[in-house]
Amino acid sequence: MPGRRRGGSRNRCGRRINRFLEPCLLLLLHGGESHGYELLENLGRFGFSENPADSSTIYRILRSFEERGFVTSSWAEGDSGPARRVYVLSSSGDGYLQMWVGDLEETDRILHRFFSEYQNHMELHHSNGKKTFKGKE
Amino acid sequence: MPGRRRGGSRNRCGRRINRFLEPCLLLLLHGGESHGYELLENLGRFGFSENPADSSTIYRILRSFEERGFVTSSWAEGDSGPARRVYVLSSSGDGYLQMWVGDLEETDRILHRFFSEYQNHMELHHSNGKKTFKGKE
DNA sequence: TTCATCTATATGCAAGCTGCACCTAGATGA
DNA sequence: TCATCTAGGTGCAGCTTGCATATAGATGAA
Repeated sequence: MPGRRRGGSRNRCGRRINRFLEPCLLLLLHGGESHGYELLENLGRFGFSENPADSSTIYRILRSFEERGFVTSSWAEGDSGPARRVYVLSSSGDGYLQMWVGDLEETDRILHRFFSEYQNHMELHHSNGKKTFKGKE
Repeated sequence: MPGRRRGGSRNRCGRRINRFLEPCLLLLLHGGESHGYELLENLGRFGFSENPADSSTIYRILRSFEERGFVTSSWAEGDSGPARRVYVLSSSGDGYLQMWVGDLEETDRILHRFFSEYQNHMELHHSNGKKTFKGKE
């Protein structure tokens, strides 16, 4: 299937949690100030090694963090290379991280509710002589 | 915050797994033929009671399932009310459900990898005399 | 010096998902 | 007759995301 067009969630059949990069970046920033390019590299910790994150998404999220008051930024010269925009998490951003953690825990509950329904269903399905289970009638 | 505009993921700070309704509908259909309106009601099992699913999304997904060969449909008269479009899962659709299950398991791993990073970080953070942990330097 | 490459940040665009508003229409009962 | 319920559907717009591309300083090799 060539010509994958553009945009969308072309990868796999649709995994991924909405805006999952946000909590990952917040957690990295909770560990200390950093800039976009460095954050991009450190995302590997969260399993973004295979299927890495797109840099444009990261830079956009960081700017939106700043607009919403979750971080402050300033330009800084590094030991080498071009100047970097360095981000520092604010206490408001810390609160936003806490919110995200609670949110992901809820996502986890939803996920496990699905697994539980799935396993429960499959057990009934198999103990009913295959393919005939309807759950009604 | 009034004037919530339209569209988007206005609820909470962004929970939700992309296209999560798909595996839920597939699992329900694996339990036997059904129609949109009935599926909508049965989604409560997956935690869609509070924050219920939108019917338009469901009908659209069902049509897309048919386009992709995961279900077949036919009109049927019920005991009461208007005619219904009844969907039956195909073996291809069953395979798609299996794919989704594997995919959600991967999502679960990613999620727990985050929780693990979070807890690990917070332990270090607290044992380092608060606010000074940088994870580097 | 020139040029490729790396580091670093950023914008434009289009595809895809989703919820809200709205529409159609048969069935049902007051 | 008319409101309401059941059932299915469309249009639209907001939002997220990945790809392509642009910019520009730093670095090192030819």
